[in-house]
Amino acid sequence: MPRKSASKPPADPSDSKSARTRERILDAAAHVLSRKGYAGTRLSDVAEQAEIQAPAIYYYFSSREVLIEEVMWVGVARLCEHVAEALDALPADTTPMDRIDTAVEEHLRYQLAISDFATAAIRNAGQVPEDIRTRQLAEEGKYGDIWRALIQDAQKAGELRADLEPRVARMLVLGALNWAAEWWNPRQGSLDVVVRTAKSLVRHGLGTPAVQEQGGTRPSGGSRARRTTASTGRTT
Amino acid sequence: MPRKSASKPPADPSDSKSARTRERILDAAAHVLSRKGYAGTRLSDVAEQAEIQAPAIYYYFSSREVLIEEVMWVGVARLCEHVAEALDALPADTTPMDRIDTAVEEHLRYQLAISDFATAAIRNAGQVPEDIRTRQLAEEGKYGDIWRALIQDAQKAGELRADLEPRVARMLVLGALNWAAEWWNPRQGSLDVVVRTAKSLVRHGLGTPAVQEQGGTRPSGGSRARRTTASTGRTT
DNA sequence: CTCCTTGTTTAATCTAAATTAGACTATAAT
DNA sequence: ATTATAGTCTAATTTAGATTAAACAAGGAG
Repeated sequence: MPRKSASKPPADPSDSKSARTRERILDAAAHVLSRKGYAGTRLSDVAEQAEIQAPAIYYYFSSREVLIEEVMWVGVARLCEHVAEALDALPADTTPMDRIDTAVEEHLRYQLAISDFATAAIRNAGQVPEDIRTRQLAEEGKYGDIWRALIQDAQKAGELRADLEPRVARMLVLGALNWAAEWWNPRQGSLDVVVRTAKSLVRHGLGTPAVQEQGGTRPSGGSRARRTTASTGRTT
Repeated sequence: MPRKSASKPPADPSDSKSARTRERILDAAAHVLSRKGYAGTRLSDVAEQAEIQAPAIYYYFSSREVLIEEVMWVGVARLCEHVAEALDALPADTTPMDRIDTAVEEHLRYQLAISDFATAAIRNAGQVPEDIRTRQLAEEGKYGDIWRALIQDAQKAGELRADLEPRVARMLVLGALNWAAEWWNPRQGSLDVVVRTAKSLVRHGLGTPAVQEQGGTRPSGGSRARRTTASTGRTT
């Protein structure tokens, strides 16, 4: 493994040829994993995609499993981070339902257009062996917390229809988004249409009729908004 | 392989020891495949579940792939059949949105509580190798047609919100349902709650506000209902 | 110029499964 | 009884990949 290199060339933090090759392998693995699935991901494919020979992977990762696990971890972590940042960037008085809108949009865009890592993590969550899965659950839990809070805030604000079981509603919505990776293909329909339809579906699916006026990307300010930075309590 | 057996014991259609063993293997394969995924499905596991030795499988199926493909095919075909029958059983004047409600309920119940085959087919649709996948698409297309028709009928009846792209809305709804297999566990929440929440989410997510009154399982008769046995035209 | 370290390669191993061979058992028709 | 056939088993055989071994290139340090 790349040592602390007490006396070598770049000797710097994150760049260096070494770091870049490692990234290349990780990217390649995400690419392959997101398409071929856990089972179908051969190290030789990853190597080809990364333009190296398969054994070189072992210079950076101790095993196939470790490599795949890192890809999956990165996938959820980044998605989580991406959505969290988008939510933080919203004005403080944004309505809970508008916040959900934003989460829907960012989740879809990040997963479908930006990151193979997110797709890899999502599509293989259920295919991976026990041990990896267990550790994944922790990270996925963090992402789930974001959504739990979103839903709970909507509920507190009276924007969530009463006949919905919050936990189930949350999982169904996430399912609709996650499954998009299974069918969406850039060549047969624009991402914008997917995002627009998903936002509408979710807003009307979750919200009380009163909350269903809304316009463009910028949420309509004012009204009976609520803040809530991140309610931690489990909703169910 | 089991011949036409021109002179053997039961000599009957579908029963016979042979037929039953074959079923047992198929069931076992569905069981394993629905849990472990395409990659994780070892013939030795299937054999164990079916209480035979692995090589015996080859007496009935020419290869692992053929076995798995049959499981997947049966999965979609039966789900399709199940939902179609439920829809056919509805009174002729059932509202399009009520028909969708029924489809949501039957899809979920069949997938989650009744058939490992359906779960196997759905969860592995994207993991399976190219050739199997291609053939699967045909069968999945038939199921998609049912939903295409459901949505289209709702649209014609003016029950579908206008800002939804029908094809995308359909896939998002199916995604929400399909993904349920990834998270639902009988021990942590009743299926009834899942069904109820899903129906509400879908009805309000897809429907115009006017269509959103509705009661129990028996659809409310009358109103501006429409029939439509099965509009074949592609919606998009 | 020679040596050491970091990356990387090619040429083995090793192993888990799938698949095949060939033997074995039960049953029923002759 | 004898034998043919369906159905199943145990003992190989094969193969695709993961993993390891060992050699090799580049570049700075002495």
